Amino acid sequence: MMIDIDLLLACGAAYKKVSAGEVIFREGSNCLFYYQLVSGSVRWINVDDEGHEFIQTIIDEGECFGEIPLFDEGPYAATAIAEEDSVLIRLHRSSFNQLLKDSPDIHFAFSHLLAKRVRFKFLLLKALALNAPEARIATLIKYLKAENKNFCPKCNQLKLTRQQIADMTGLRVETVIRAMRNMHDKGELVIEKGKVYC
Amino acid sequence: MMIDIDLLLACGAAYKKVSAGEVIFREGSNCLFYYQLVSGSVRWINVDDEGHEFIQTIIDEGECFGEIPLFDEGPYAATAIAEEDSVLIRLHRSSFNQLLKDSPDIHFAFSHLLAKRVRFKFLLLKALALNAPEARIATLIKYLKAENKNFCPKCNQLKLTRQQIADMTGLRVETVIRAMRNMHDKGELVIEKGKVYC
DNA sequence: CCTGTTTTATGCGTAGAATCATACCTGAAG
DNA sequence: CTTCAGGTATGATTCTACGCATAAAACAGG
Repeated sequence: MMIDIDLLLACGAAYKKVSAGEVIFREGSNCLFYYQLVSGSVRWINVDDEGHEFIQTIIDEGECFGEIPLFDEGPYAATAIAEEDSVLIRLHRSSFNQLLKDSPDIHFAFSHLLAKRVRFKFLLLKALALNAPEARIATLIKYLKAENKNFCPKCNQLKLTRQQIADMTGLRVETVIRAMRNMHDKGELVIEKGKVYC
Repeated sequence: MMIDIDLLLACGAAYKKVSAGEVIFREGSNCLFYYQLVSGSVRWINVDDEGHEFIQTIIDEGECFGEIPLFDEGPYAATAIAEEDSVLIRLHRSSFNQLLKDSPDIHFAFSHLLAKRVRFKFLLLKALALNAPEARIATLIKYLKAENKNFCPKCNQLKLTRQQIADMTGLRVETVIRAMRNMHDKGELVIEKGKVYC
C-alpha cells in the first residue's frame, strides 16, 4: 500500500533521510505523521526489559507503516528503526486525515490494508499459540512468500537472517537454525551457503 | 462497535438465532454477511490437528465480528462458534458495502475498529513472543479490563475460565491455574471461590 | 440434600526450548 | 591473500511448561 508520491507532495508531504539504526518513532509516543518508505528498509519492533526483540514486521520499499494510530488515536504500538540507510516520505496527520475525507478510494484502500494487517496477526498468533518451532517458521515463510515480503521472487530467496526469523516467531536463533536445518533435511526448503531458498 | 439496529434492518438485515455450540462461520470459508451480536456470546477460534484451540477473541453483546474479509476480500481467518444461545443480526455483504459507501461516518468508525483490532493483536503477539506465563496473562487481563471485555465492571470480576485464558494466551490450563495462584499470592489479583477479581 | 458435571487444584515425570560456550563459514574490505 | 565481522553451526546443560493423573471444590438441577 502506497499513496502516489506526487499526490503526497501536493498535500504537503516531505522527504526525510534516516541512517541505519536510527529510531523513526518510538512505542508509546504520539503519532504525528503518516509514513511511507521510499527506499531502504525499516523494522518495527517491541523490546522487553532483557533487550529481547519481537519484530512485528520488516517494512520493504514502497510500503507505508505506523498507520494504526492515525485511525484509532492511540500511541504507537511498536518502535520503528531503520535497518539500513533509508528515505521516507511523511505527511502531517491532519493532512492525511483530510486526504482520507476527500478521497473515499484512498480511504477504502486503507481499510483494505488494515484488514490485511489484522489477518496477518491472526495467522501469526495462531502459529505462536499452537505450533512448535518448525511449523511457526513454515507459517511465517509461507506468508512472506505469498506477499513477496522480505523475499526475492526472482531467485526464490528469503531475505532474512535466522536472527530476524527468530525475532518474528518468538524463538531463539539456535532454535531457528536447528529447526531450519531439519526442514532442509526433510526437503521443505533449501539452504545453500547459509542462504534460504523456498 | 455496533451499527444502529434500525438502520441495519432498513438496509435489509435479518435476525438469526443460534444455539450454544453452533458454528456461525468457519475458518477458510467465504464471507457473505456482516454480523453483529445482539445477545449471548460468541468465541472466535483457530483449531489445530490435535484439537487445541486458540481463542482470537470472545465477542460480547453489542459487538460486531468477522468483519476482516469484508474489507480485504479474503476468507475467514477463524471459526465463530456460539458460546451460549445467542441472537445475531446479519446483513448481506453487498448491502454492507453500500452502507459504507453511503456513510463516510460509518466507514471511519470501521477504520477505527480495524485499527483497534490490529493494536490488540500487536499487544498479544508481543506478550506471546517475549513474556513468560504470568506476564502474558497479566497483559491479557489488563487489556480486557481496559476495554470492559469479558469483564464485569460492577463487581470487578473477570468472566473467563482458566481454560479460556489458556486458550487466549497459548498456554495450558494447569499452567494458567498455577500462574494465577502465584499472582494471587503476590497480590496481583484476587481469587475467591475460584472467581477472579482484579 | 444428594447427584452429576464442570472447573479448579496439585503432584510428578518428561520433552524440548532456552542458555551458554565454542567453532566454523562466508563475504566484504584492505 | 589476509583479516575481520556478521552470521551460521553444534554440543552440553539447565530450566520450565507440558502432559497426565488424581483429587477437591463449585455449581446447577432435580
